[in-house]
Amino acid sequence: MTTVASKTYSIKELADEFGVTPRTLRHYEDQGLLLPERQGQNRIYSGADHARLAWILRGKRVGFSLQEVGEMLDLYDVGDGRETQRAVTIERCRDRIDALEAQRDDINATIDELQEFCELLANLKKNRKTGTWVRRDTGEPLGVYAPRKTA
Amino acid sequence: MTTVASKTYSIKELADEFGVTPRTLRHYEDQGLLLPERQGQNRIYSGADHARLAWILRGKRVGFSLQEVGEMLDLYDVGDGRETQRAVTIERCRDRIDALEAQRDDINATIDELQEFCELLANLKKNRKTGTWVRRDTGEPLGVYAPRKTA
DNA sequence: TAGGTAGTTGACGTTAACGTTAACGTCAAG
DNA sequence: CTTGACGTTAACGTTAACGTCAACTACCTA
Repeated sequence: MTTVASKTYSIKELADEFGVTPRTLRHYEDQGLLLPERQGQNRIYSGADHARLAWILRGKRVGFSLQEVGEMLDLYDVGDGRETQRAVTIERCRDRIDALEAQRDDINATIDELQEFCELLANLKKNRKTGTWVRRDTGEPLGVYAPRKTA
Repeated sequence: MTTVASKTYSIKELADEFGVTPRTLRHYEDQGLLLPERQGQNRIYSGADHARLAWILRGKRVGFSLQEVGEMLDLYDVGDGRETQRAVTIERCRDRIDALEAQRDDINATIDELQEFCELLANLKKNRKTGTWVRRDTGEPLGVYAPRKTA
């Protein structure tokens, strides 16, 4: 039986691959989100760390704080495996899913509104007489939100 | 022709309705996101302000900074209406949409993963012999990400 | 006339998520 | 043997998005 030396990374390798700085990885470690092994002083990241980092960054992209990401990662820690603990984990997991679905709805709504506005803009033309902008189809004037007085 | 006195709000009314503090609304004003009228010293928010605030808060929920929200709101300002300006606006609008769609993909991926894990958890049972947790269906042991050493 | 409630403008405090700088160790290349 | 790229820790700096005073005004109301 040979030991499979699975891929490992230096701090810069991992940072570069994900487009972040080493400082960021150390920060995530301070926050308890990563815990790479050490070779003397040096951090040495495993494939699991690689996966965790992907999770963390995606969590950030969808708007979670590092703390929240940590809590989500903790969900995967069923270490002790007590029944009650497992039930709680399941519940919190479902809560997270609900929150994410709500957020997705927000995103969809925003997309829709931007899209609508985008089409309206593309459809716009200038009225020869008044010099104002009107819709090419209906001739309606433009008016979505009150423009900000650019004081 | 009668003037339609459309609905207006005091700072506290508007804040309460959206579950934020008056301070927050003043802050948004400082950042140029809102510009309510005044009755003497007092701010008086219009229906348009109400709509803008809804936009702002949804933008925040989907992870935009106030500055980004401001830029998006600016898109609706086609005041001068120059052709080039309009084209730029359309393009930036589309960029935003693309970014939002990418974010939605992230969210979906996260939801899927959580859901899968949630089901796995619900499906889990303890192995009588080893005392460890295994899947009720396949008998596979649990192992998603390396658990964090709770130092 | 003294409260109480709502508003105002500063201005300083706080938290999160890093950036930045300092001061130092390590190892391979020229 | 020194330069350069990489690593380390420790600690202070920065930005965003408000929170939290303080000090003041205005208007009811008991």
